[in-house]
Amino acid sequence: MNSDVNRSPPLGRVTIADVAREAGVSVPTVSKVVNGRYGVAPATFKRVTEVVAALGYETSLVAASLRRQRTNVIGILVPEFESFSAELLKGISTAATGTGYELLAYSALAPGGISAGWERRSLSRLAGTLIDGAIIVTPTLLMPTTSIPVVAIDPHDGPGGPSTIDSDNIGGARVATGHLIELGHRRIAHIRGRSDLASAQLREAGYRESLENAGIPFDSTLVCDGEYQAALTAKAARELLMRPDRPTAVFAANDMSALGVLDAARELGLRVPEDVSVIGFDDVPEAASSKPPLTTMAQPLLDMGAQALRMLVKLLDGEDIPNHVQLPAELVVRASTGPAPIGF
Amino acid sequence: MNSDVNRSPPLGRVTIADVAREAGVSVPTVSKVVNGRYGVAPATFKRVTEVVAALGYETSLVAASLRRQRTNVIGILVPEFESFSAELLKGISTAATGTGYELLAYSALAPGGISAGWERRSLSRLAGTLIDGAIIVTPTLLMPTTSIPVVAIDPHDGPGGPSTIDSDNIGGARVATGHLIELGHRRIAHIRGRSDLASAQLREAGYRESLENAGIPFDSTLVCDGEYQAALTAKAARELLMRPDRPTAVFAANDMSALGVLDAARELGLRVPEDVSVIGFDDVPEAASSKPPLTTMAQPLLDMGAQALRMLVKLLDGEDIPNHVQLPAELVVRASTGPAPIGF
DNA sequence: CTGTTAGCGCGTTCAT
DNA sequence: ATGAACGCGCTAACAG
Repeated sequence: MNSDVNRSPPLGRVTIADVAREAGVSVPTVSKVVNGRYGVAPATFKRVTEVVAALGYETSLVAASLRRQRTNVIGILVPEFESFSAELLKGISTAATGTGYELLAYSALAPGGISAGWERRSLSRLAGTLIDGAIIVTPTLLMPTTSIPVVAIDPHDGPGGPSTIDSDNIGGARVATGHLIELGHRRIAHIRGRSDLASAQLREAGYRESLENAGIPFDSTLVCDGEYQAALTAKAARELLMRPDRPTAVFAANDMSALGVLDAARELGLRVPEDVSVIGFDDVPEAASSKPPLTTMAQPLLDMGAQALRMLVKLLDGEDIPNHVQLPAELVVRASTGPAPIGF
Repeated sequence: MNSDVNRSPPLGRVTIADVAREAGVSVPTVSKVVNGRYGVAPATFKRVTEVVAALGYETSLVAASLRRQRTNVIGILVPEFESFSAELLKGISTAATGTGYELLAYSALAPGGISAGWERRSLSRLAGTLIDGAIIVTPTLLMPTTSIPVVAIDPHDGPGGPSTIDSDNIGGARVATGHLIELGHRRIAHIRGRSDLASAQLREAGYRESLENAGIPFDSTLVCDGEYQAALTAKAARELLMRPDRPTAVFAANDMSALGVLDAARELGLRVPEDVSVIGFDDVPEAASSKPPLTTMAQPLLDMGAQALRMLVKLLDGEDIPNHVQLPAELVVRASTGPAPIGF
């Protein structure tokens, strides 16, 4: 079935065949010109180049990647685009300019929330053909072997997987809790993060250690789950703050949950930090513009993204990279923490 | 899983052929099972499903998209991932959850900065096969016809193109300039944005109108180019602020350039807002955490992204959508603007 | 119900 | 220097 009838040029996408026909040469010749290969007469080269420009032709990533082994595209796999991954993306983008790699950020956005194994499915869908390597943000699965080079940011952890980047979660949590203790707080609650992430477990561990070091007995009723999300946290925090023996301070596992605590406090008419102190983790941009501005443990998110990209590029170049890179977390004191109220 | 005795996956990616071989069926049968089509015997279905799970197979987006007409993937084309596009991305992501569409954000990251026509090339690379529709951020080209549905955010403008979304740039600029005038400023400089974008031109127009309405003569020496970038702006602003007859206020075309002005002022030992007032545009997250926090015209970036996505989905469903949607820009007064210094 | 055939758009040997 | 033939992984149409 030769349905290759001449169609008017700009109806659909311009394919390599359109260029070939227009330039009066064969398809492979166009391919050679486009890919800068030798073996094309200067005159032909010029004519084809002109037609390419005139028609605005660009090789289809899909078709090319299917045939070729290398695409020069780096994939960034995220569960969704929110503040945390967006910051990483900025850092990645900055570090990627000039490397010759293109960036493809992908989110499968499962309807019923983030489903287990999303990273494996996403990787399978893109790897091998579309992307040369991937940066995976908050993977929850152990992926001992992957078909392409991978660097993970803030992963579930575990040995034998890809190289990982995170910040000093346990140390940061100690500092955060210590900050509250120094302010005189004794009843300090903790909103836990996503249980499938090492960062959440380490932050809880740091919280408990810090309590213990200060001789404050651990009270399990002061710990609840926020899953790193503002809405979920607000609900849990409301109950916590309505108790007669409510905590005077809350260490939220990340900024989004800290913002949730702020919401809950506002609803209940509690003043921050006069009635309750709140500290978060991440230093996402929103932390600076909340009311009051959030005291938090800053993770160098831009740096983490940039380093991840550099590591992945090295990996793609066949160089060795460290198995694990940890960046520091720093206390940023804003206005959501203050001295413990007297009488508590 | 039951049998973790995975026979080592064929080195690379697991393909449909691997599954077929392992399950003892033909490739199309696997395809049918994977895509949930009818016409497969229960026993076969079960066996294939098991092999798929054991091998961790997932259909390649690339191969499937090449053959299929619809991929259920929406592309978001950006020149680079920075604060502005990142905010839009968050809004898009939120609006996309539950729609059944996956998100693919793409940045070609041209080495020598953003090159003209990037959006056309990017679209050509992805459209037709990989993505069903696209949201293009700050396109500078007129694209009267595209092969797939497109919605543009903050475009170069021009009739006949795709549906566009922006905020009230000219009105916002009037308000911004008016804010400075009300504070008593008369020598007000303007840092222009990217000349290839309508938003930049409209903001300059609003600035000039506002000046004229207040009876302040336009002084072309008070206008310089910042290209929406902090570094470029800082350089230009330094010269501006070193002049003996320096302006007492600066309206920067966006927040990034406003931050550049802040940098320049700091370098020169000028206090903001005591010596110079600075106002930006966008209300990017960074604006709230600068020193001093930036007064700016807030664009509803999350909303703009969300609306763009909803419009694109309607377009993909064959519904009609407005040709142009404009959202309001609102003055957010922080700490970078104050009364004009006396004696100027 | 299952397997066979035929491409999708492109890049790559080989022949000319 | 150029073109014909083939294959990448997958799926739509049909044949069996």
